[in-house]
Amino acid sequence: MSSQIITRFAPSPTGYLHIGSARTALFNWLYARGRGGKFLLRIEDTDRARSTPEATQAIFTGMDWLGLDYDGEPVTQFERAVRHADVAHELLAAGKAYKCFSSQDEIAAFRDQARAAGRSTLFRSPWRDVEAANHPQGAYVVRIKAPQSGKTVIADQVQGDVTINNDQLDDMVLLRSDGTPVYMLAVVVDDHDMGVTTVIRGDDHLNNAARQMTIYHAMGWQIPVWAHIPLIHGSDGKKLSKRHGALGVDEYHAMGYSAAAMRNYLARLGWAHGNDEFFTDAQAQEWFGFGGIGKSPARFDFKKLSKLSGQHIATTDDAALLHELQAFLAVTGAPKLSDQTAAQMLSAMYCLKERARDFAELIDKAQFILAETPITPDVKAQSTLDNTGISILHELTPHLQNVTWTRDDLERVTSQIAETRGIGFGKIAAPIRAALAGRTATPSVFDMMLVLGRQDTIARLTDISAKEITD
RNA sequence: GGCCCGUUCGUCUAUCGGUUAGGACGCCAGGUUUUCAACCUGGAAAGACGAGUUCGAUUCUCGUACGGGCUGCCA
Repeated sequence: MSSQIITRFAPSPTGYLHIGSARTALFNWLYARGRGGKFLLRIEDTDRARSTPEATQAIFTGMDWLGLDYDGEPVTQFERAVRHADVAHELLAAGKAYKCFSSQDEIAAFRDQARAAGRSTLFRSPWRDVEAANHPQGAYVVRIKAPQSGKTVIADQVQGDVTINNDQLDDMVLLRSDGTPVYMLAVVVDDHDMGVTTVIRGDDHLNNAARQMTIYHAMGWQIPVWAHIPLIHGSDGKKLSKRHGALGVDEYHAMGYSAAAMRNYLARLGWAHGNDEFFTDAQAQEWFGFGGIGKSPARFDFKKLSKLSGQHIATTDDAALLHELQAFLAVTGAPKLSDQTAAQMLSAMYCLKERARDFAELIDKAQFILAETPITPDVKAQSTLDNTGISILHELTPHLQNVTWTRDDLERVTSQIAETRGIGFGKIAAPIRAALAGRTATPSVFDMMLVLGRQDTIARLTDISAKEITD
């Protein structure tokens, strides 16, 4: 028997990978990876009506983007339905579960009455202790016999010991009247069969844990370590929904955030390690533990995500950034970079990455590489190309023919013009910027010159100054 | 309705009975500057409320308020 930690992420395919689910996945991943354990993936698709191959694919795609790698092949819960049903039948045979012939209509009517009268809506099946000889023909569900007195204590790693009076527990359904297993049974069986030692999941399952314990006890299985983490809320403190912005992780990818930053931000949302804010995966894995998990729901803050994204982009190596940039372009449907453009992007990355918070911004700052020539200045850039601006370009161009193409020499040549004219360097840079990029917000003019090279730089300057003359 | 959980600056959080209640994002002011960004310095900004325990409560207990969850033949 090994003491290896085994965690799992068990999303249901609902169309996209929810950002809150992604954080749950991250926590499980961090916990397992930081302890040399295994991290498994299980698709909870027992609800056939809501499960589609596309939705399942969206989970894989999201996990892949976030870099949350899992061990082995993903388990599909639906494929294990026979095993789940076997367990239910085993409990039935052992007298720990029973056939309930109450119809859904009967139960619904009971609940309506109970609610109206202000009583508990907990349904007590009249069939719990009826002998088989007295069973009618017809459809039935299989219900577990839950304890009706005493207390159940959930030893939760985040919430502490949570005590539930057993009179709150219902005899939950294990098998539907068509014989298919329900989720509550499937999770328990799968977690047990997969050897899951530690379950980190949303605290919407906290109450369910008490009910699931009934199954564990009935089967004589060991209960996993549970950690129920608070949900993520929208900026108004309400449950995160569409009106708060993006729900699916694919949307965050399309917005251009760095995947490393997503991991960093999501980890920090509801978990803390002292005052550490910016950290690597290795650090997160080393530091992550139950002690640092908060008990209250956290609100999603795009501003902070942005900041972290910028920091991660600035500290990621250039080649990796080019890769991530190309993946970003692919999800947004933008055309692929040509080999030449990609090479220029790579050579410019050192200056692009320290001024971009996300890949959309990075592309924007790289406009001088991507724009078609001849450059067409926008309105603001055009305003720097007055007579003075044009004359600066005229004066500079010949110098660029002979100067060695290094930053020092380019700076020297350009500064000389500023000096002789007795104006600030900014006045010189503005028209150059306009000519090279056609806009006013760009990397340093010297960075652009170095990336573009002598030929292209001079061509752009002459394009502009020539055009102005003919106007 | 019943049961369960939560509540520190606007936001994410540190604190594990004794602190001028710390950090980060954002915001404001200043600096640097070649535009944008980045960066540097400074500033405003918090213990939901009410009791109790204690020499001493943000921290422990109870109540109230507010928020969230569960209460399905959904997951």
